[in-house]
Amino acid sequence: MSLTYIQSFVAVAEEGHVGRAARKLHLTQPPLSRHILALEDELGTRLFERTPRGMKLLPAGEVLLSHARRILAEVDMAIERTKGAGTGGR
Amino acid sequence: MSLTYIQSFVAVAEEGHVGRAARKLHLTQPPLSRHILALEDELGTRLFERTPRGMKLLPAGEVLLSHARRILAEVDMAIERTKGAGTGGR
DNA sequence: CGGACCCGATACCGAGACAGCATTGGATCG
DNA sequence: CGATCCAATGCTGTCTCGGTATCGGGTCCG
Repeated sequence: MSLTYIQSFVAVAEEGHVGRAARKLHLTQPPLSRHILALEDELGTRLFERTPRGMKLLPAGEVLLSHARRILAEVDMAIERTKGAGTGGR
Repeated sequence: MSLTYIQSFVAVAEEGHVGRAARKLHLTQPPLSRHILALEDELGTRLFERTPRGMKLLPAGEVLLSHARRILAEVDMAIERTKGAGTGGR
């Protein structure tokens, strides 16, 4: 599990499309596809349904999505607050 | 920023000692030391004070520690809940 | 029907990241 | 002043990871 994979997952979930999500993340399609597969492998569950039009979230994916957003928000906040405590807090 | 570095940071903060934290994480001292330096570099702030007896948290480190624990807990919960939604939810 | 097209998945390769070993440098203590 | 304990650094081998090229399947249109 890595923050990079979580970001990838959120992007694909939001776009419903690996290719578009890849462009958004300044990445190409293959590594992004592998991120999703790695997550699914690690969690032992399918997160998306593969359709001819793209990727559609499965229930397990919906569960992960809400957690993933919270995790990324927490990380951003941690960075900001710690930076603040270091420079401005002096 | 990576989850691995966050885990390293928490371990060092709790042990107050890079060497002991390394053993706890099944790692050696040098990479762990580099994790802390990388975090400090990325955040632009010192997180620990280096003393002859080990590492002592600075205020910015205290701030990060509380966030770090929450992040790791969130990740664990995300994994557990998603696994549950995939297998038990069927 | 059949070819063009769009999608994600896979094979392969090269660059970069990362852990471990060995060593350094600094500070304390006997 | 030598021994000891700490984190930091130089170096090397390995392994991860992203990019290019390609595949395989499904759909749509002529």
